[in-house]
Amino acid sequence: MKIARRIDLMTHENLDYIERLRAGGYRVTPQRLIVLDAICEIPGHASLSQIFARVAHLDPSIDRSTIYRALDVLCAVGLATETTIDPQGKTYSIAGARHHHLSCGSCGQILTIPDEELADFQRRMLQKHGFRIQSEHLAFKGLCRECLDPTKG
Amino acid sequence: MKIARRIDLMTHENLDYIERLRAGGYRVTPQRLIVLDAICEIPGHASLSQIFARVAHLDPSIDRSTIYRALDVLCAVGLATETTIDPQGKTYSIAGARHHHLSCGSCGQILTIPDEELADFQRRMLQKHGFRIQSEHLAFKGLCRECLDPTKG
DNA sequence: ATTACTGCAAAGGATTTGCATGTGA
DNA sequence: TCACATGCAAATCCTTTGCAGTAAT
Repeated sequence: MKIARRIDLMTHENLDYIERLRAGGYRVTPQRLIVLDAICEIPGHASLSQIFARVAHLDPSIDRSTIYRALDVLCAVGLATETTIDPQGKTYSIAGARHHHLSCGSCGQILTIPDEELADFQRRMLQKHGFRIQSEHLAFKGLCRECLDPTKG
Repeated sequence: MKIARRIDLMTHENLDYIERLRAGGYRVTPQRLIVLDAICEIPGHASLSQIFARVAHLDPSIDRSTIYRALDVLCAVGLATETTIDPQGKTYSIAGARHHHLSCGSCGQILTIPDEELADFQRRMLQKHGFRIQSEHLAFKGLCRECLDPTKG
């Protein structure tokens, strides 16, 4: 591994990503680091197209299939999270920033709520069903304040 | 419409499905009723493959594209619900039976919980954010009791 | 009689896979 | 070295679309 790309400037909060990969029995390759870098820099949930675009910026020779495989590996070692909420395809994001979304079906607005607001519910599921919720990003659909209020558009 | 298929024996709880379709400006076709019948009989969330199999049982000439279009119409008039939680594709179910799932990422077991268990959370979101959650079927991923317990496989 | 709906076939987009080559450990 | 990872191309799977014939109203 002898690249001198922008990857060298990366400053991830989780600096143990190399150890994580090795611990999982995976090799540390520039492609995997570049993909990790990409989802770090894309705010929120990243589609494959977005990731591909950003990856291509650093190294245009990286293939889509490599990105898919890299994402599988990153998810396997817990560095990334895969989400299936968008009908257009899977989305990916950095693990660790647990948060959730309230998505308005009328105006499309998306509110972000911290994981703490789900804490009571998660505690209850653990007590009542012995189930530990691990979802990193949940999306709740519904109507926002403005769309619920009949006095507004 | 002159079929004498099993559709005639249908006993949906929502007997107003014909009115619903007409009210939406849609025509009442045997294909649409057969698709509605199919998702009524499939417990939980139905994949297109499942729906297709059941529909073919009643009328093998119905095309997949017709099923997709019928599902769009049924969702549009509020008789069915589309869900995007399965990476394999969209799933569909009869509207009205609000419930949610706890899906174990280790053993694959799926627990079903009634909507009431989310009531507190939904109430809080309404109070705090003015947001009314309408999701019909939520899926929470995590670990079930057996997989959390180290004394078992 | 209109006009929407269906079946068929083909296209489109996302994701996966086989394989020869390249490379991290 | 040598097993694992990559790039390329082709294949798969899910879903959508165009169109001419068919059926609901």
